[in-house]
Amino acid sequence: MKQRTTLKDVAKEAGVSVTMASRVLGNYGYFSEETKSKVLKAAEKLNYRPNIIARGLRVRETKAIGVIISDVLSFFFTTLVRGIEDVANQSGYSVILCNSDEDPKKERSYLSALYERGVDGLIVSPSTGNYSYLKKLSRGGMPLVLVDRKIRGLAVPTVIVDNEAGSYEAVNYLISSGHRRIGIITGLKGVMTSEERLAGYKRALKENGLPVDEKLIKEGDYRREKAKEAALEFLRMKNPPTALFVCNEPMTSGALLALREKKVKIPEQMAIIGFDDPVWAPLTEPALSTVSQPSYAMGTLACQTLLKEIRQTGCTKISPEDIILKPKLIIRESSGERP
Amino acid sequence: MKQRTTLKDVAKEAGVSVTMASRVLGNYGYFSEETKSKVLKAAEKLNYRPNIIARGLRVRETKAIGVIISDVLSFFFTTLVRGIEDVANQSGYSVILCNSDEDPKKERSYLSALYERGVDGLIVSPSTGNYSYLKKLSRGGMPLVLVDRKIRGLAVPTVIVDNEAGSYEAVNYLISSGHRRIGIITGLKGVMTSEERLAGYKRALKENGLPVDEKLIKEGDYRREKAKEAALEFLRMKNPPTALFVCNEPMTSGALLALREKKVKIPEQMAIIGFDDPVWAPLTEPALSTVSQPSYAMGTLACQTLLKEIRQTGCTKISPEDIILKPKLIIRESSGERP
DNA sequence: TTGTAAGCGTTATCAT
DNA sequence: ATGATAACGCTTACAA
Repeated sequence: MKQRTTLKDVAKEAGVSVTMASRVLGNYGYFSEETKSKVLKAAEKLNYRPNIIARGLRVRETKAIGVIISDVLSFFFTTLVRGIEDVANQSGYSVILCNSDEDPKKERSYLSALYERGVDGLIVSPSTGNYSYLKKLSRGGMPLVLVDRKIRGLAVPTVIVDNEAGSYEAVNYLISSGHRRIGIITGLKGVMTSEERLAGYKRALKENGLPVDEKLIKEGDYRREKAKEAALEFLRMKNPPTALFVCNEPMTSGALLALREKKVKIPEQMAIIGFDDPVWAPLTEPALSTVSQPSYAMGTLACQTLLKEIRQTGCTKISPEDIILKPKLIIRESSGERP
Repeated sequence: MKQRTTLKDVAKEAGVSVTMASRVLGNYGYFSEETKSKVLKAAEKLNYRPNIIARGLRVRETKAIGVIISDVLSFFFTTLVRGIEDVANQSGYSVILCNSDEDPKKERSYLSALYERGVDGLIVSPSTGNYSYLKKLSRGGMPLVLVDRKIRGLAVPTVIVDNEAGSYEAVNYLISSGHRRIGIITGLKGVMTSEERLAGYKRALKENGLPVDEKLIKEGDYRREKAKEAALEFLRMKNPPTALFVCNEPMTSGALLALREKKVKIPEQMAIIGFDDPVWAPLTEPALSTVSQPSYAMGTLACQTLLKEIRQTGCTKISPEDIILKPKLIIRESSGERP
């Protein structure tokens, strides 16, 4: 790349020292009106743009934050990322985005890369497996905010949703609509949200005096394919469930695909509620009932929290509190009518 | 943030000079086996990680690329971005993502920010209005690849799809199914893809001897809301079209929402084909026919091309060729059956 | 008010 | 094979 204009060039053009040029452009310290105008004119003329990398080296900040999520392709994370970026960019921070695909190795390598890049902070939706490295980073002073998923024993601000409650509400709705055999396709094993959503399912059953039938619990991995398989398996059962609760959006699309393939009538033969409320939920036939997470708000909150953390580094930290948002059950048509 | 371990620390620990430590860790130049093992041991012990910002200052590269698109929230760009990131990260580059929202001011400010950040290259899906600045950047030596949208007079590699052909094929299909009045909701005015998709629509009409009726052309802005309005307007016409061609995914969801609200039977009362093939296309009722763009491949290609450009900087450049991919018409149910 | 010089963490040059 | 030393572009004591 062609030689950029540097402060030195500006200083020379203006006939002042590099220091003075820096002062004027950075607008700090003392300088005369005359110097100011000379420097500004020179900067303008040479089309000077500061090199924030060089500045960063000096002041030890990069004005960049790293974001690690499992996959931008899923609606929840896309929206979350958009929220993060909007806040970050408004405050002059750039966002470096990484997809871990739930792979701890990939996640680990991104964490290292972001650390080497000297990001000022990190927003992570942790997969399973790098807890100790995350702890090390955090203790080492790296501002860190977790989002969507909490890590026990890691005292950093965490923005989550009350998964258990969301799940409970959905399943409870199905039960109150008369369903007695409700299947669930769970998320990736070992991930907090999966466990919580499953827990809400179980609690709803129990509180309504229904048995927890292990055959009605199929393990998914938060991806579409496996969920489609799981749905097909449900359909092959001699005594299939009459309703399905699916724990995230990609899996819900998989389940819907399976039902459609098998020409299962929704909600008559199979009612369904999915976690996450993508734009397309009102467009399926029948329109999909969902548990909606405030994903954009989660992004903005996470980023605001991170920026606070970054400003606070060095200060004595108050022990961080989790920010827990409420998901919302949105009843459309796929869940069937209440009798 | 706590003091990071630097090369100096490693050198001291190993009892060698900083230079030697750098040589071993960077694996260049000469060093003895003994030095090597001492340095490696020290680095390991102190948990040394290079500071790529500092390195970047010295070698004038940041191993980061900037990506500016209009909005990650739309399926096409989400997938494109995923393609870019996969390639970039495999090659050790980080991706800085920015959403311009089709706003030239925002785009401009991101371009500046990325330049100041010293990114090694840029992948841009340009909105309208910063052509001259982009040209300046490119002429100034910034490796640049355009994606999805071409800029006339800017000779940089561009990865696009044959929009005109995709559009032509879709509209032609509708005509051959017996439709004579076909409405179109176009994209944002001034954007290349909008014009090309409209051109394909017009050509299909003309080649089939049908008139181009301006009342059947409604201007959208690539967003959902305005497209929904446009669809409603179509429905209010005394002589509404019998088929609709909608020029991107968010707008298609808007149109579908409108049709559903008004309980319009698809495809009987209104056939519809949308540009872009999101995951949810097979899930609507009836399943949505679409023009599918290879968005992931566009992302990987764009990034591969950019990396090539980056490696070539300085060399005499061969004049770049556009990479033009073919969109694919996917017929499902919403387009109606051929008679 | 202004300028000199040191330093941020690397790598490249040049002696040794 | 090794190590001073300078340089990358910027900020910031400190001195003038």
